[in-house]
Amino acid sequence: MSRKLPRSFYNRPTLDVARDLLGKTIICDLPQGRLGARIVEVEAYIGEDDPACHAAPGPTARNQVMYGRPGFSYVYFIYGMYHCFNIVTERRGFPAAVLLRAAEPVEGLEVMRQNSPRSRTATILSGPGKFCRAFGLTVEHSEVDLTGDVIYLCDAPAPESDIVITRRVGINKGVDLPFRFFLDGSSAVSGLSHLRK
DNA sequence: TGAATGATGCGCT
DNA sequence: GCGCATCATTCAT
Repeated sequence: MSRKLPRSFYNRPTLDVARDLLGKTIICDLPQGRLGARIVEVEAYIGEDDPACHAAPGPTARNQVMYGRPGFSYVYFIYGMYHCFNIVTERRGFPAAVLLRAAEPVEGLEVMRQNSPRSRTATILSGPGKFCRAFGLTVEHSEVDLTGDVIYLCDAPAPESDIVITRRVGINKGVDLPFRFFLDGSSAVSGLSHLRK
């Protein structure tokens, strides 16, 4: 097994963390089973000055995790039926996080299929809501220490030449910021076709 | 291949 | 009450 990412990995500028998360493996040891996936698409949300960031209104009950220590999960409920999984970055007191948007199944595909019976394998993790659904992640998995043993990330290489940067998907504010990163060539990448490359 | 739409609950003004 | 870091389905080209 490769090395678990330490706190110092997350305690860096969010754009650096986002880019470096590509190719890494996320592992969830849940009651349902052990699930693993290779991250292929992420988005950065950085500070109160980023209009699309949940911290834009300042500290609230909902976004307080983002103000906490780096290397913790931030999971929220959206559109009445989906969840989104984020990784908190940067020093305590500065609210920022990276949204996991898409991944490729590595381990526990049977469980993922049970959770997402209508999805095809190639695209079962291709979207932030689909990733959480297939992994069974909910707000109960928010504020989990990602340097622990339940949800954590492992080091893995990603070809630098495959990294593509675009605008973020599915937002109406801060649309011009180039804060989305994905691995070219992965069929799991989500998003509209004109932002695929 | 792409645009439009409904589902559905919660946080915040 | 409005809008939302979504997705699957429907309908049009």
